[in-house]
Amino acid sequence: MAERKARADALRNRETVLAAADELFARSESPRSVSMDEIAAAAGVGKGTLFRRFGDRTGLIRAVFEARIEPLRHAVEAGPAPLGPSAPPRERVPALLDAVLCFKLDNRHLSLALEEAGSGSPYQAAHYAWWHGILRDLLERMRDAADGTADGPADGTAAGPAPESDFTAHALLAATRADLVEHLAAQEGMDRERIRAQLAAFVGTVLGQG
Amino acid sequence: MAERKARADALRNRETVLAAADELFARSESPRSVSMDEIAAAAGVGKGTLFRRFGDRTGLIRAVFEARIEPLRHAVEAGPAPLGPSAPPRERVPALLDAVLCFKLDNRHLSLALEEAGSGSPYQAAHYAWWHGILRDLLERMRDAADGTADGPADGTAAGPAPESDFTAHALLAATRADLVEHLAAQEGMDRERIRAQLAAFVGTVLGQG
DNA sequence: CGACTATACGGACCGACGGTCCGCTTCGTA
DNA sequence: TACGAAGCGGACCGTCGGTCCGTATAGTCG
Repeated sequence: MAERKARADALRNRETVLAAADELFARSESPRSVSMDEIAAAAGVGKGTLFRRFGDRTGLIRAVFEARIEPLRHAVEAGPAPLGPSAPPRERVPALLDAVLCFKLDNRHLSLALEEAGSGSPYQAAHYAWWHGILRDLLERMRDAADGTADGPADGTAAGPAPESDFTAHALLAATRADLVEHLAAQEGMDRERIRAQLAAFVGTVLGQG
Repeated sequence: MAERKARADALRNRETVLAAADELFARSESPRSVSMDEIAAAAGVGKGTLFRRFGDRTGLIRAVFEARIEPLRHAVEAGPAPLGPSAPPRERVPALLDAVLCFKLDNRHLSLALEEAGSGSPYQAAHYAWWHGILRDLLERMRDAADGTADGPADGTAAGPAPESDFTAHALLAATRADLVEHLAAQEGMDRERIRAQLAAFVGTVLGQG
């Protein structure tokens, strides 16, 4: 089961490649314009090495992304309020969405690359399911808290996965999509704080009377 | 100025190609799997003809899309309520979003193809700006109506383009993105009416206390 | 310390795709 | 009927993601 310990040079190469790719995506106009050959050349390794370590282009992008988002992920899973699990939902949801937005603002091209990687849809990426799950649960808990025990269909305890929270979570995340963020920042020329304020206001409206 | 009249066979070919492309996109698993060669072959024309008529892949997809969406566009621009201009904003906004959603449900692969065409972002497509403009104006009118004349910054009449309505329009449209719709329908297995109901509820929440 | 093996490396190579080019055909007109 | 322009088709090209295999090296064992 335990993977045979990796060779030292392989590990070093892995890091080199991740750094080179990160750099290239950050510099590039569009993520599509960054080819695997370029990344290999920039990292000073052969193309075969890239595909051996990461499987395919999507795998490489995902790896770079994971490395970048790790701190945020940790803050959400085990950090303090308002991002961490200890925060009350009403306060945590806006904080999470703001964090997602800020991450995409700080890593525009990388986020763009990830969302258009794979078979075309960001909804297949594991990290999307993760965000969505957290958000959905929080919304669900808010809804439960809101209506004492009344309202819903006959079944008291949640047998179904509560369709409304599911969709709302998708819709809120859709408002932070990388290409939308890129459009607002680049085409409409909105600055960072303006975008954050707009998103916060929107989230407030949606949660207002959940 | 007037373009020299087009040749009859060229017109016929144009229609043949549009029909073939439409068909192929509808049948395909993913729009990426439909190549220009395939479309040319299916239409019984040479590849050169495709590029001559439509410029590039994006141009072709756009043309197919325009042909499909024309009726809806017309209904919005000159039709009766609730889609047409005569409908009051509070009623027209949900109707428009539902219409967009239904269109994407009925033309999933084509919509998908369009949104991932171009330089990667749907926000550069002309039709997006069109939808967004209509929506933003409606939201703006609702906001103006809501607060008598109070609230906002010093300037009475709208000098700036009202940032809040602009973002809200983007966010609402984001909830109808083709890949999200595809995900809900294909991965989560939601049926058409369920999706429509969810979107309607979400829109209701957002407009609820604009 | 030297030999041996699993692991990793690199870059030539491949098939597919979007897009171009140019000689040939066909339409529409005089 | 003859002629020029508009249109056509498919061979051709450059690029890209991905594969393959002969070579080099890290780590281990005697």
